[in-house]
Amino acid sequence: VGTRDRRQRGRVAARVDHLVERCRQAGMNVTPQRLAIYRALLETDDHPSPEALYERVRAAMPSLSLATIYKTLEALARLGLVSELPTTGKARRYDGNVDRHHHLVCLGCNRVSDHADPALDRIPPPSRLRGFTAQHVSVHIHGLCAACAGAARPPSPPARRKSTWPGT
Amino acid sequence: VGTRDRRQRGRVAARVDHLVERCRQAGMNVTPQRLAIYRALLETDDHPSPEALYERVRAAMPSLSLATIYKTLEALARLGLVSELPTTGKARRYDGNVDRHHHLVCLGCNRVSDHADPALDRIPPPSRLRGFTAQHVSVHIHGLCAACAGAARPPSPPARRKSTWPGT
DNA sequence: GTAACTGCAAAAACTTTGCTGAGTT
DNA sequence: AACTCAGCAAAGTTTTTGCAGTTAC
Repeated sequence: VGTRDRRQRGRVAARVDHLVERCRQAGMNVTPQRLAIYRALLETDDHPSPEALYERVRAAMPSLSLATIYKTLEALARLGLVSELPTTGKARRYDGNVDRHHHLVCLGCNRVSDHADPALDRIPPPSRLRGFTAQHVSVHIHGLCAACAGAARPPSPPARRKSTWPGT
Repeated sequence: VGTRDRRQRGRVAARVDHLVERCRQAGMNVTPQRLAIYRALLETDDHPSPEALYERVRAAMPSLSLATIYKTLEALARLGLVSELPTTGKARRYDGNVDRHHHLVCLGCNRVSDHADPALDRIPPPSRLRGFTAQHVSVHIHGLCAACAGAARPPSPPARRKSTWPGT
């Protein structure tokens, strides 16, 4: 077991503890479903759709229902533990990481991946926003991922996919 | 009629001419529906969902069908004349303005408005993106719009609205 | 014990598709 | 005249809702 895994495990555990605490504060029950769903979201780097998350968590908890995924994600988002990504296309995508917040958006396949970048973190929220109160800034970088850039141009068919997504 | 309106009309006309040209190039027919839908999108500042656009255009063209809206928006997007905004929530939102590309995202009501900001335009696309080819950068500023900031905290009910949106 | 929650099934909301008659070039 | 397209209706996908039994506290 490497150092990195150990660190990852600690991070997940800490966040799960935090979830427990926030649930208690909010008068919400701590259920196995909530723990499993949150943990699954923390353990992955991609940004699963509700459907994709359902498939994953269901592997370990076969009785889980899709409706619970929806309800849970909404609850977690309300607690501020999870964020719903702005996406193009029809399915929602969730991110368990509330800190890092820049994204690489591939125009070829529509996938979104996280991008940590201290330089971008330093962009100051603009003032003079006509009444809008800025809280936090996130940068979207649009372009082509390695796979799509490699593929032929005209840019590979804009990925009108069905159902579950392969990756991020 | 003010100077500003005159300018606006000129801009719309120029873009509509451009649409005609691009349609011809692409072997696509120039239909009244396409003109009306594109014009409606250019004439508004909000980012209408297909449904909202349908309501608006239908006022002048009652025979219009919602399926045509979907097909037309997809066609316009393919021509690069219109862009689909990354949104949170379930309905798509379109923007007839392909240039300006920063957004104010209200965490209270989920509305997204355009934000022109030369300072943000100057942010250089980062290099070192592990194979990702950056084409263009857009900044999302998350916070509270004037209405939601005014309303009580805990931040006004996360706006799980039905159907058509009032504004941007 | 009580309040909150899950799973289910049905419904609602949103989007796509195939077809036919009509419009554009 | 050939080709493309709009409108329609039906189907497909994603999300929400109501409820009955179960679980967390």
